[in-house]
Amino acid sequence: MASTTAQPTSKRDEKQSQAQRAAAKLREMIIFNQLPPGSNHLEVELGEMLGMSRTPVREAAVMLEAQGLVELKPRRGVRVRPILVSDMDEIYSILTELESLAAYDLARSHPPAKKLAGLVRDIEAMDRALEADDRLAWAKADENFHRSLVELSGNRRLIQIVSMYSDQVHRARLVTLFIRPKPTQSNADHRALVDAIMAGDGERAREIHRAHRIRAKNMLIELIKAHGFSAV
Amino acid sequence: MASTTAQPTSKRDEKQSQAQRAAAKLREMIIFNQLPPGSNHLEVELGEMLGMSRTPVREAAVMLEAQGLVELKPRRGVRVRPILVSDMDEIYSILTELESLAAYDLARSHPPAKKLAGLVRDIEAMDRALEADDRLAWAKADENFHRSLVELSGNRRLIQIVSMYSDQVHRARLVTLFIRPKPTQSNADHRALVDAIMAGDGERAREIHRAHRIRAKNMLIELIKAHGFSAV
DNA sequence: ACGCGCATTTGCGTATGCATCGTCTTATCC
DNA sequence: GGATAAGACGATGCATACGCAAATGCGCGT
Repeated sequence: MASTTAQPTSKRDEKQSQAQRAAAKLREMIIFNQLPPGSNHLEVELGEMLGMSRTPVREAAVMLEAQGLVELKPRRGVRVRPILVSDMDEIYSILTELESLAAYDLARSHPPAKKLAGLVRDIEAMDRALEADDRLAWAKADENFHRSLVELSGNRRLIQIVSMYSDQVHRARLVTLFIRPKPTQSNADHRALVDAIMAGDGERAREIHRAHRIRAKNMLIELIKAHGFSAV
Repeated sequence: MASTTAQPTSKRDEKQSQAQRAAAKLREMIIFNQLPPGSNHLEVELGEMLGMSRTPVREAAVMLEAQGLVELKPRRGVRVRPILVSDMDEIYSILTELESLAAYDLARSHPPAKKLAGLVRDIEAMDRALEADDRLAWAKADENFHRSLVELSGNRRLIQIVSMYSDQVHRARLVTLFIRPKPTQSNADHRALVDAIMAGDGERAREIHRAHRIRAKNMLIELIKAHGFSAV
């Protein structure tokens, strides 16, 4: 049998445990839709796929279950959790509040313009992407913007939960990206938000972002419903 | 050696896995301060204590790590995470927003008075506890009130995160319960909140609860600082 | 006496074996 | 023919085994 360390495991695996590598790989495959929602996977199969035994796979599965990406059904394998419309409702409600909190805190901290340079760059990237009608580029910049916003708040737990829930709805965003209307309003919102933050106006930043998120949420949910997706 | 099922494991263990039992037991010991913050515990020791092998203990540890109660330090055992003042700041900021969201959603759903009966009972219990100066009873009712509020929102994920963070600060509440001023303002807040919810006024409910939480947060943090606790 | 390096110890990460429990299939009975 | 029960198969949950790597302690050298 292949000993633990004998296998170069394809590429350089840095210095993390098998379990962490498994979790990272599985997460990636789930949020990029390579393990389809609703699918079941036996621990041994996943282990073979990842070139390891059941133990680290199982540990990874437990972690991903805590993050809400999968559920462990005894004797049915690891099931990739589908996201229902009701789930999106829950998640976006929460993300709305948490990101708005980040915006508020960030504004109240009166950050130097330098700290916000990344946000501004993301907005510019979105502008360019919109002009070129490059939705993938827009999505990437938008994702960056939202992530940076939360990271700039400095609240570690906020960063963690937001990224957890962002993962959960990632697939849904992939699906809607190309059927949604051109996100022009979005950019106006983003600029207004950065303005409010620069002005140190926490309340305004919060309200702008909340409105932004609520609009996006309603749009996405209507879109999903209209296209008859019940789960993604 | 004792076979897996031979031991009645002290009491009726219903029908859950060893790992779940371990997680539940460890969680309880942590939040009630029986495993002191900062303490390290080897997996084997915990296993012996719980009457099981390392495997389910480890699985439980992974779950509790995801919930932020412990951290797995290689070769140092499972470490119970202390809560610093900065952690309380983070957590209470998040709880404030999430509970306020719950209040908002609940109000907007125009619940029948019947659904709110539990909240009212909790308030009355707090009143009685205040009169009798029974802080433990007050804390219990207060905890109930806040939990019910979130549960009534119906947002599953909201319930989950809030309870996760409530666990993390549970120890701190135990510590401050007896050194804080008598929580008289609290009850006025609670009543005003229920009023707003009954009136279906989401915005008002949110703002009342937010203000309530922010006051409580500042009080607790000042208290902790004043008493020179740096961690609990 | 103090510091550095090596050897030993020890705890974890992973693999593997086993028994249990659930599921699916098949055969029998109504 | 359909439904139900019994049995076989199979995956999990857990215990145990093993090897590596970090931490500790001791000895030696200065």
